[in-house]
Amino acid sequence: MKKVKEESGTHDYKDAIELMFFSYRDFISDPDAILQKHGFGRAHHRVLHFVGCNPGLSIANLLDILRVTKQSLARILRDLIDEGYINQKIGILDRRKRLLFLTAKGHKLHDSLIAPQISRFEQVTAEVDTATFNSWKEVMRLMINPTDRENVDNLIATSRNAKNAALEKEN
Amino acid sequence: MKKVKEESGTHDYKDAIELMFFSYRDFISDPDAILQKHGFGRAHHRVLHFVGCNPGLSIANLLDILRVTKQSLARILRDLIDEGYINQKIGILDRRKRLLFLTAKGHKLHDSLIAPQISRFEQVTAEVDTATFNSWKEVMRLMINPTDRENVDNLIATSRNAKNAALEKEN
DNA sequence: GATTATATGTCAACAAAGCTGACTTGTTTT
DNA sequence: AAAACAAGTCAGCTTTGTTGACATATAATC
Repeated sequence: MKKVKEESGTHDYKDAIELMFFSYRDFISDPDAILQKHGFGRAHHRVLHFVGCNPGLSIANLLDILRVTKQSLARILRDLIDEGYINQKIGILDRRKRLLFLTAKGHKLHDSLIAPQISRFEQVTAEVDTATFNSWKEVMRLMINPTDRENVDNLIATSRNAKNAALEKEN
Repeated sequence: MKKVKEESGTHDYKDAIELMFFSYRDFISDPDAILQKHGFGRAHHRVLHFVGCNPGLSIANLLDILRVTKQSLARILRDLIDEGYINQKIGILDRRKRLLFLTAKGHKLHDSLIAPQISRFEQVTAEVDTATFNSWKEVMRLMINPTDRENVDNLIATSRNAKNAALEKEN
């Protein structure tokens, strides 16, 4: 008979790897269904999300977050601007920059996209206590590349405070 | 002055949503770099992973896990079979089924792909205690669609026990 | 003030990986 | 014998990523 339980210390973490896959797969699946009705894809979702949570983001900011090429972003951004979901404003401190903002229409779509994700988290937090959920956040944060953690911390902090107060700081 | 801290109970979970994005982005980035050298992509990775951890998986099993179309899977599978990373065996209990196994070459590649992901988890668990990491797993599991949780539980259980003992159960 | 660097936009061509729809071949179930 | 099922395949299309080259406006620097 083989032992079913793993001897402590010898982890292969395959279960953790699979949890990453499945939870991400389902996490992304609800918004996908909504996007399809609008003729958009996941790439549009990501742009809507980060611009929505961080109004005034520049193109360079967005490229650093998404880790895609300028050309790839440009195509998606064109769709969103042409169809009136996103506005560009010329930077005040630096007129080369194009700061991105959601229009009212954009906010409406963004809200509908995050709704299922929020309710997924509500269902989770209904079943676990705050400490457990905070542990989850702590581990998720540690899974980000050390060099990027501070950036993400900052992004999350400003995104929390930003709300509608468009940040014109132009970092 | 605005309060920085959120009043308890009123979560918008935007931070959690962003943690999902960033941790997944980085989690997948190391294998991506390795795959590129072999001329493979993320889709090949997923197949290698699930066949590697669950030898004897049928095509239908894999389609249910990956949630892609048969035609999409077929292209990737063809690459992997043609280049000698995966073997197909005809089912014993049901000769219609094609059971999938990694070859030695396939195992070698799979090992190299999970290595950076395992070391990412090792770095995480070096910084948090076991309870915290278990909380993370608990939440990750709750983020999976309720209807799929049992399937995932089973998959993870068999994948843990499977190792090299190819499961010929053909569910 | 001229030069260099930066931020963005854009053209073209291509690749990966998803999709739909239609049809075939074995094999099992009824 | 007929129906259902597992898998394979052909053709064509879409989304979203890539490279490389080049243009324009603005800012920073010598």
